[in-house]
Amino acid sequence: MSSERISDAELTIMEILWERAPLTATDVAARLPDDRDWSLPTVKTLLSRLLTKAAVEHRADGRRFLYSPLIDREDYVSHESKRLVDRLFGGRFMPLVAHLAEQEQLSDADISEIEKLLREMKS
Amino acid sequence: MSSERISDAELTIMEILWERAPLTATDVAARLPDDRDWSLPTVKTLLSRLLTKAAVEHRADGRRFLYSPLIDREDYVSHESKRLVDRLFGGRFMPLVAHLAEQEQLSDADISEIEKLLREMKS
DNA sequence: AAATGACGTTTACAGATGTAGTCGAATCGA
DNA sequence: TCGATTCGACTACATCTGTAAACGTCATTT
Repeated sequence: MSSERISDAELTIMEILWERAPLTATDVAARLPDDRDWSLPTVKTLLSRLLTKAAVEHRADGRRFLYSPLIDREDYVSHESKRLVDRLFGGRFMPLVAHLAEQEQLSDADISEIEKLLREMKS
Repeated sequence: MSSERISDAELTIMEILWERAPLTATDVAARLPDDRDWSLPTVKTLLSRLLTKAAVEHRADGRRFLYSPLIDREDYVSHESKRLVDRLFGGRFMPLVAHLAEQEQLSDADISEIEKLLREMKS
């Protein structure tokens, strides 16, 4: 569940925790991508917002906290993908594929892979 | 271009203008979907924000303004799709398609349709 | 001509977001 | 043991977003 939206900045934090958890706030800050050079207070603010959104949990480890994701990356990705498809493609999967196809953003290899996937699904 | 993000509420307005333009603010308000029952002032605020974002333009028609989209729906959809793909799938489209295919309960007919589309593309 | 109504513009305001400073408590190093 | 460091919590503040009221100006109706 947890219908609270996760913002862009918060997602940066989630990605770090999805890759490795539990981590302290300082650890998270140390693992920020290069283009996200935030101060430690900023990271802490984001972590506490994620806490109130029930997207992460923390466990006391002596004086500091160890943070872990509470929501699954797969679930989040599904949710956001569905949101895009709902918003822009009337909730239908086909138009998205058609759109990508028209934009030629799918290589021949991609197409073959999708075909394989579909064949497997049909069984 | 126009790198300004269009918000959810603004997108509702854009969809109306993409379907039919030019329209007056009152016309736009009259065409709001049922789940978006906004007051006329709200619609006007959104329109003026879209103006400053250069997402729509207006042309004087005597007393009032006629609004038209300045950005293409196709471009917007591409941009947003790419944004999602960058954020969640490392910039690769295939994983998104694969993910959606897995989630979606595609009927055999759907699958056949997609397969046909893909076959056409591969040429 | 006065009242009424239709419009666009300006202002409002709460909540979310990006980004960070400050503060008090706990702890570690000397 | 005392100062320096480290934490989390609280506070800050500008911008964006959702939603709308207030205001001033034409225009239309009476």
